[in-house]
Amino acid sequence: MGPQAIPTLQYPCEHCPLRPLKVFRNFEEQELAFVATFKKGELAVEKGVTVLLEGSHSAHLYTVLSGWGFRYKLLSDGRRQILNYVMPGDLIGLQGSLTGEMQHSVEALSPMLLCVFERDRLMELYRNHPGLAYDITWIASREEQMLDENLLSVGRRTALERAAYLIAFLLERARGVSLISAGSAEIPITQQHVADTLGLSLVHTNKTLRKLASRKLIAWNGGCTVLDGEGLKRVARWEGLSMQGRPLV
Amino acid sequence: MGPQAIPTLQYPCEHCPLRPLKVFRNFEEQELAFVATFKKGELAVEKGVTVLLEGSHSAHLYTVLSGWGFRYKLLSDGRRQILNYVMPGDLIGLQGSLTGEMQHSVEALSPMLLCVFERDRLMELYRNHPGLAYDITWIASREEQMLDENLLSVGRRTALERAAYLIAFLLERARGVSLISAGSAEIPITQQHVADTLGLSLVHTNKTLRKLASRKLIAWNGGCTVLDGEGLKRVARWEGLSMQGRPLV
DNA sequence: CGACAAGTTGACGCACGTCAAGGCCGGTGG
DNA sequence: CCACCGGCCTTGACGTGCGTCAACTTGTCG
Repeated sequence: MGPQAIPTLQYPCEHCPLRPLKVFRNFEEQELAFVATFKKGELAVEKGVTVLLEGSHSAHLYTVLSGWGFRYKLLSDGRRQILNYVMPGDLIGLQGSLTGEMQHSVEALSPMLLCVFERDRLMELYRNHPGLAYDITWIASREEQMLDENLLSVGRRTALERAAYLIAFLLERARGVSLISAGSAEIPITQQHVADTLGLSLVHTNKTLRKLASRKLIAWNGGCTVLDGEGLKRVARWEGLSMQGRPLV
Repeated sequence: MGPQAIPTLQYPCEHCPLRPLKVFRNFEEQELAFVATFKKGELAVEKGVTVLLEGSHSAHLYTVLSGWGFRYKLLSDGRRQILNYVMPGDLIGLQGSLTGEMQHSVEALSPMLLCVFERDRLMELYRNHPGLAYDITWIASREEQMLDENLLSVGRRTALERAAYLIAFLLERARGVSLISAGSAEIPITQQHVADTLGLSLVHTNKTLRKLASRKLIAWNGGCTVLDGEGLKRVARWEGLSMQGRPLV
């Protein structure tokens, strides 16, 4: 706690709060050791902060340690599309790994804590730790699967199905990483976020969410509270989401 | 050409027809040698054939050598969403590399020639050829970028913008891999494909495409002929697509 | 010749967008 | 203390983009 040049990490990899979670696979000793050296620091951001900006160059990669965020793109006239949400264990900034130029932005939905890695050393990781390299590919293709599913939703589901699907999806993911306890099931988003995720207008989103609320599936009180996750899945024509044994970098 | 048990490959990696194209990066000798052993065979399929089926398990990975195809998902009631198109140089079947269970289907739009790889040996590639491993990750994140862009389109662009964007996008990609010569610019899709890509009905898609045709941007004659690529980009509010120096596996 | 796949067009209806107004709440400053 | 404000949610009225239904065309393959 002295006036050191190098700040101490609050969460060294050896005591990573995420790793014990059972959704993540076990690490080998030496992999853990390498990741510890790969980690450059921690970044804490407030709700509303833009972590990555479309069009900018980022020298870093991040792993989410805690909190919620979302990835999005903008059209020049301001229309916004939210692409996906980021939660603990997710890797951000991987895209454009060659050019380093971001094709999307990332914003914090709640206070977030991020592990910071140097993009330059990624090749070193690939050279010396094929297991970790494989994990990174795995994480990227998991992200792709989620995008596929979102695209199916936005393209082919009705407004009610889409909304139910989104909320059930966020609940499922959040449960896996203990962002949500069994008791309370609060998702920290506004209706504007839902609208921009589903490709709907704000007004219509509101009316759709009220329908879900009137069926006692959710409640809205500055954020979304899930009352009946199974009911949501039924409305959404949920067809399963198989993702156990994720790796964590 | 005798009655051998092992069929000769028509396109051994050493004489890969794709590699000379300038969109692909150069290969090291030993990388090429490994890929040659990694390649298990070639698969030729006719137009309309389902190469991969959602829900099935596939022991193979494929690289497209020639032809067009598309990836899609279905809802239980038959609604279809096309996720993306596959062209020469694209890797298919990467998703679900752990479970091997496909989350989407792939169908040929034209006769296709595919390189077949064994999924089981993927770890070997990661262990011995970090450069190739890095390439695979790069390919996966490029796919993700395309999906982001498609999601933006379907969620936030109007029908006319979406259609123009899609066609300009396919043209751009096809040009890069010489699927389309400078002279003719024919894309082998039906209006049903366009509809299922854009999340529109067939009828409305038809009316939208006729608008593009009446502006002399495209012509439709059993497949789409692009007349004015720049005009399409203007209508689509095209914002660039930066993808040079792709790797090829 | 019929059968079928793909494209075209018009009539009509609904899901969703847009506009507009107002309510609730916490924060800030007089 | 109240006044004011901005973020967020809510609701109604109205318009439109897109879906649905249905009929017809054209080309291709037997």
